[in-house]
Amino acid sequence: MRTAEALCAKRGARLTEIRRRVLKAVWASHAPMGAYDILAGLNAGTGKIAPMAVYRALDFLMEHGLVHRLASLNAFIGCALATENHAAHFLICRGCKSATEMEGAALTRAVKKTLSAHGFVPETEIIEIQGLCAHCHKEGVPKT
Amino acid sequence: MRTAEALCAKRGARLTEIRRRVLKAVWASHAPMGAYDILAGLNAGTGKIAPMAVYRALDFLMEHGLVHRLASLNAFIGCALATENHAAHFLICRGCKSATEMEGAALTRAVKKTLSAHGFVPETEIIEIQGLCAHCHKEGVPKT
DNA sequence: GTGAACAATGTTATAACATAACATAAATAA
DNA sequence: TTATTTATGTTATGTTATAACATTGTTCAC
Repeated sequence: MRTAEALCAKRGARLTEIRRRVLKAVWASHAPMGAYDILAGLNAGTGKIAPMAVYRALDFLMEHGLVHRLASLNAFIGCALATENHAAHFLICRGCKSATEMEGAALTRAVKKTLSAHGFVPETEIIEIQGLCAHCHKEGVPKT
Repeated sequence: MRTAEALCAKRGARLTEIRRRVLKAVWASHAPMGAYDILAGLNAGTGKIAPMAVYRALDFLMEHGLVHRLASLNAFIGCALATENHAAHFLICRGCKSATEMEGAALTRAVKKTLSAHGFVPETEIIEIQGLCAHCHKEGVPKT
């Protein structure tokens, strides 16, 4: 959270109340959260925030690399490596619902190579592997 | 299309009228199509097909590797390499809306390596790179 | 062939995810 | 301080996807 504040301060970006609350909600969950889950959380007490507000906050947080969107789940997760903007690669476990952000140095390199072979200029890189994490696999989580 | 028929025959899967029509629609478009776009196409003449029917057909076609889903676009595209099941990696051009399926031998290897380093057992592999294809980049398609 | 079992489709309704458009308020800069 | 930009409020609607249950069609054993 300090990191987020520092990062926003450095960039002259405003980490407002609602953005802070959304970020907090996302960080607090180890599992990816849907936008409406986040909304429900914020509205749990004396609620009256609209979906738009959450989506706007998420847009802001994604712009600043504090949150990632998992396209395959329509869900959001706090960035584990909130430094400068980076490609995010995820391992998504069907068993425990966790999504682990992986450092993909080798992977990133392989992607770059493939892209340049095609002359393709990348802007957004989505890599999401779904399956079972080591733990759930060992536990014998069933096929479906 | 022959390929699709042959493949289904071989597996004892039924390539019914509606499935055939959906597959045809998807193949006919070089760009990814939304489910409701497909639906609109089918219903263009004397239409009365419901969304469910399209989604069910798409599920079938995906199961058999004839169609892929692009998670980042909520859209579907015909498989360019309709052989056995394979991981699909896409280059999605923002300029011409094309989605190119790439042979990712090297990439696949890199992914596998990373996964085994994590002890992660993969089931679905989503790799979608968005950006500009060589042609659109040369044309100078603007940033947004 | 007939009937049981399974596979596919029809139908209706609704859930889940996301944005458009315009009004208001708060912060910043000139 | 008033002009400008940035953020939020508000209402409505658009888009994508699935649940649940009824009906029809196909296959296979007998």
